[in-house]
Amino acid sequence: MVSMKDIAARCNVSVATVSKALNGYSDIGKKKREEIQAAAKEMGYFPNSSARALKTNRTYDLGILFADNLQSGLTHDYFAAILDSFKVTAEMRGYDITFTSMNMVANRRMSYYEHCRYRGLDGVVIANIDFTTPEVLELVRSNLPVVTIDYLFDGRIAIVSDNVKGMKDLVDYVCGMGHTKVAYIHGDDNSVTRDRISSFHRALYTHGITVPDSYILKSRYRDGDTTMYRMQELLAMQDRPTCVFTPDDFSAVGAYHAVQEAGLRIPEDISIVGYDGIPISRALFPKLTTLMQDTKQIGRKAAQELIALIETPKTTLIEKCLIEGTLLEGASVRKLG
Amino acid sequence: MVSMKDIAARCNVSVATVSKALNGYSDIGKKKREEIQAAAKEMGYFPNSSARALKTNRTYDLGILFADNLQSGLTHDYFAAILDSFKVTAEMRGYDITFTSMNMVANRRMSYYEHCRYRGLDGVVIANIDFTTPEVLELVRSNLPVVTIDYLFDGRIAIVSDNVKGMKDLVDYVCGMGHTKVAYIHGDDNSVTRDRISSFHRALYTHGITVPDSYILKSRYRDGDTTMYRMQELLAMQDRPTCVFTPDDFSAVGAYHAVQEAGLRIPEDISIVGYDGIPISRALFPKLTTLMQDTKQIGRKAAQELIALIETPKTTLIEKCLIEGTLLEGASVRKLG
DNA sequence: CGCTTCTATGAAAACGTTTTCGTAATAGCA
DNA sequence: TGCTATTACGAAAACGTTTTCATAGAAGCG
Repeated sequence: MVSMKDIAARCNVSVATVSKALNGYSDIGKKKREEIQAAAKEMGYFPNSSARALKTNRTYDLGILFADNLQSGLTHDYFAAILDSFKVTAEMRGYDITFTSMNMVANRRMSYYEHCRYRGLDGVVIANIDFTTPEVLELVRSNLPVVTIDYLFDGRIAIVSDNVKGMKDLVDYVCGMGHTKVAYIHGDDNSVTRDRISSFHRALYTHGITVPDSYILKSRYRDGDTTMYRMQELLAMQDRPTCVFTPDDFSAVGAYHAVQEAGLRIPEDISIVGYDGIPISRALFPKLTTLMQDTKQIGRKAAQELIALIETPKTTLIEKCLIEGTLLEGASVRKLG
Repeated sequence: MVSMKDIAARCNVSVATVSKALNGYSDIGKKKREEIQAAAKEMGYFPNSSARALKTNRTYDLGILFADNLQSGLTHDYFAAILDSFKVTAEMRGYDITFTSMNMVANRRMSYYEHCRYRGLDGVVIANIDFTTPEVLELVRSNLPVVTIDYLFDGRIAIVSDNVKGMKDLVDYVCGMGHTKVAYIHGDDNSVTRDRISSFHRALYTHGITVPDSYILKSRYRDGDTTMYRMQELLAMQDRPTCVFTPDDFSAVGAYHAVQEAGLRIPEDISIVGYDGIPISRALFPKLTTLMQDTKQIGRKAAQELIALIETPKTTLIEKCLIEGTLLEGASVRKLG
């Protein structure tokens, strides 16, 4: 590999001069600078990020911490879309992206934090993971620039999808269609779920509706089977709801199954809404009415904030950035009355 | 950050000794080695990958080259699943994963190859991209270890899903269900598509069936709308097929739409098969009969081969690794006769 | 005991940069 | 012309490792 030393030799200058010329310092004469740049291009020179990182303590490499168990991280439509957007933005700003894992190095398992230090990552974004594990806490409490997605830590920037507003929009829509008997099969207990549940209750309350406890059922995110069972329980009730909220679009498929297997129709016999607005919601029959989270914006904002934190820490506000979604109307909610 | 120098000072030894002790060299006394290791742990020492890479020319970092336009790479279920599996395997072997893009560095756009050199990547896997662009060719012709997925280059290891066998299995199944009038709406022209089309014809031929040209239509992968239009054309034919092959599971959704909007039923009025075996195929009503590609195996094999190429180049065969899929039976193909 | 052979350790160079500081040459100015 | 200020460049140290080679001392051996 051709290094600055080679260019220096070829141009009869010092490596220092080459470095400055290539990095556009002002104290190199125009003529010499251009000569050096031409030589660099001609010789196929390319900088070495390791050497540069060693000297500057900056890698221009960002870590992404996703659940690293199969079938959870990359194949999760919502987070995959966020990651995609994050990647696009980061790359435009000149940053690369490396997965942060708990790899082996030097014969022992690294923690996430150690891994970030090892690779000299400039910052890390955390998403879709159990935020309460010691390893995640270690990372969050470290002095590394961190941005979290859909989870709040004190003193850390968080990008969160506005679940309160989203759920309110969904409820408003459903109530607007005349529904008063509304059930919610919700996902695993976490802050996102809690936001959605409270917003669900509050929004219905403003429409003068109180939901009986029996209408609130627990399933799990992206778990079609469990959601199907919960749906079957709802269908079996003597006073069954006219509209059912599901944890997310993917598990809504389970609800669809339950309805169809019971010989009923959507939305004629029962209405269903989802959450996420991922492609599968457009593929279902009838199309699912759902709330589309703005994954593009979430990913972009996460990258922007993280880079701001790295490049201009003094002027970067530590705050929670709420990203609103939009209602995606399908044909899964019947107009009543 | 605590470095080897600090440990050396603390233990009254040289950095060389520390390095050897920590890397398990045999020429350091047991007592001293343990003392140094203990000190390292106590002081919170962690190696610096940049310094190590600078010295050894090895980064233990693998590049993945995916289509970097939004909505194509990470959000593509098939490739996301492969990537997920690749990542798991690579991490178990101690490698990290970095996206290879055409970032800006030193005020100019890097090619993929330059990017790999810049980061000192040990190898790179290429998938889901236009393999004919100059930038990809530059990378493939370089001396970097490369593994491609679903595409063949001379002198390079390729992991390819067995589309010939897969399509044959699908055809055999469909013929076994008594179908003789079979159409194929296929995807964009590339080697995968060509394999599938020839295998489609050949397999039908062995069942004594020749397919009229009018039954072969061109759509695009993951394009539900175009596939829907093609399906409508097929439905409008006076002598229409009894079974239709679609480009992939995702675009099959378009075919489902066309059928339903025509007031017809699947599979009673027309049968449909997909390709991929991604989650959406299980969500459709009726469940889609499709061929599930073994993404887990493809990703794992890609990582294994790439690492073998890096670590033991002499003994690694350059070959095409065919990975078979399995037929996933749904209820979208009607039993005839 | 004198010789060789290990064993355990360290000195130093090297990897490819960046950056500070010093200095020679030139320019500006009275 | 003599002075200072500016410009243009280079020497050298440093970043944190790895690795080669040298060497002091211990051990083996007759």
